[in-house]
Amino acid sequence: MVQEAPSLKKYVNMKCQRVNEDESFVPALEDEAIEVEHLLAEPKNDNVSVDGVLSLKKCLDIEDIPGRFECGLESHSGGMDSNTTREGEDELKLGVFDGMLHEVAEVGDLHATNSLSGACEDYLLDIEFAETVSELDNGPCAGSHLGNSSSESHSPGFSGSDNGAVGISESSTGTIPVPECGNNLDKMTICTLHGTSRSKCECKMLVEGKMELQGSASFNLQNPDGVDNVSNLVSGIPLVENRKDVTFTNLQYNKASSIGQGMKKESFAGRKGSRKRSVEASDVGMLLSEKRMRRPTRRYIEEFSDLKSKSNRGRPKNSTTTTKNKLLGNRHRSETHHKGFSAAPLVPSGSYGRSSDRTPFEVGVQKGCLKKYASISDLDSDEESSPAESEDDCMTIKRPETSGDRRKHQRLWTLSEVMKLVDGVSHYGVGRWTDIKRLLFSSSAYRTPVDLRDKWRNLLRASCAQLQSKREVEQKRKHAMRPLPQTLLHRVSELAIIHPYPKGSNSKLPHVGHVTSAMLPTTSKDAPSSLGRRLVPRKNCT
DNA sequence: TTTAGGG
DNA sequence: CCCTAAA
Repeated sequence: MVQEAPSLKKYVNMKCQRVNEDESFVPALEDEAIEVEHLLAEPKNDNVSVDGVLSLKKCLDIEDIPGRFECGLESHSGGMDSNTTREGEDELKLGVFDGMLHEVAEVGDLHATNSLSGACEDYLLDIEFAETVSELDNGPCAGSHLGNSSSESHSPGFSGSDNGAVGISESSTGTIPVPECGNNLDKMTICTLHGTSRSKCECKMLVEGKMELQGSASFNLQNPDGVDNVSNLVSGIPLVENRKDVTFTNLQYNKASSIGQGMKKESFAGRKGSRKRSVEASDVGMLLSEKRMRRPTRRYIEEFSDLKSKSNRGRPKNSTTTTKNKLLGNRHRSETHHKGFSAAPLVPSGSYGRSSDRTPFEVGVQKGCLKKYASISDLDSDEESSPAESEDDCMTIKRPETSGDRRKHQRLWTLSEVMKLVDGVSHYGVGRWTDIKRLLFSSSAYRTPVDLRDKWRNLLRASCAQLQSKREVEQKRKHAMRPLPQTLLHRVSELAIIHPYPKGSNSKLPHVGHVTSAMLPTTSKDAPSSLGRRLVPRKNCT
């Protein structure tokens, strides 16, 4: 494996390295190298650009898969049956690919048009992918069996693929990469290919690609064990566009209960019927955008996304988007939304538990459907992955229109967030919200400096209250309120003392005194380079 | 543009 | 959370 690396590196820098890390994949790369060579050595007319993209993709795919599947493994150490496995495989890949597709497709298009096939592209793609992957991880991973299956799938695919890959490469550029990596790649590649090709208006490519695909697919599939899948793949092949959608569907199904191929096929068929092939690029674009929303989203797009979602899947929603223009217009901090869920429902059930608490304010009222769902992920991922998690969106879904709530976008503060905030305050001092935001909350777009400040204010209040009437409040807190750990409150109080909140918050100092001294004796006001507590070392800057 | 304060 | 005013 290692030996392969250097050669690969010549052609593809970044990729190769990463790939190498995953040992299992390395062997497969050999093929890639060859392909790449081809590409580089003999640039083809239009194809060149496509090829480049594809090849890149290949690399990327490989990278992605491992990461993903790790995640999957974590979540599900448990076993899968052979059936599920196969399914999972597909799903997994599909899911991944889906995610990647949008990214890739877009990029691909660009590249294609530009007809660049240089290293630059690679890097770009890489980056994008990385992002994508990270996002994807949260989603699909949760779901599933996928993890295990993936591992299985890889080995077989690779072993067998060598010959095929090379041969194919010459015949049709687009398809080349497919065979090697296996099913996953297939799909990916295909989709990508189509995307690019479409954009370029190359009909030829499509056809060829499909052909190739089938071949490759069957090939790969054989290895693992599932002949069944082959049929699926093949059937699915013709309509790549639809595929993406289908994929999701399948995924969901799978998750719920590893429903077999039957479902898949059905879904395929259904989609097929409903959608026309002719739709082509535009259609794809739609799809892509739909999923793609995930990433760029964040705040400003909420409305758009909603609209889109509506149009795309006809999801009913009473919208009157116009109603609160003011509110909406002002600060949209929205994140992802329904889409995220639909696509890859992370935690379907109870995770919301925490959400109900706080600010009885408007919530209490039923007007409310007011859904502020707590971020699901925070429960589990909280402590550590907080940045990532938050970034990805712990989705806070709010029922839009529920008449007049003022706080349109309410996102519950997770414990980790609060802790981060506290840390931030301890490090940077109170009032430097932007800094804190930048450094600690860079990942979570929805928390603005103002939010941080507000939260801090609330924390201060909370701590204060707690101190004043400890036991009572404590109990109350336990039951009704969100479980704000005392330690945290204590910290807040310490900090409050250390750097009092601007205005007259001094009031609380007296009470807190003892606690503070115990907790945090030293640390000068502004300069506390390190409180030593758990600090979030992670990504400092965007 | 960021912070502070009030709603 | 939102909004506004001040720095």
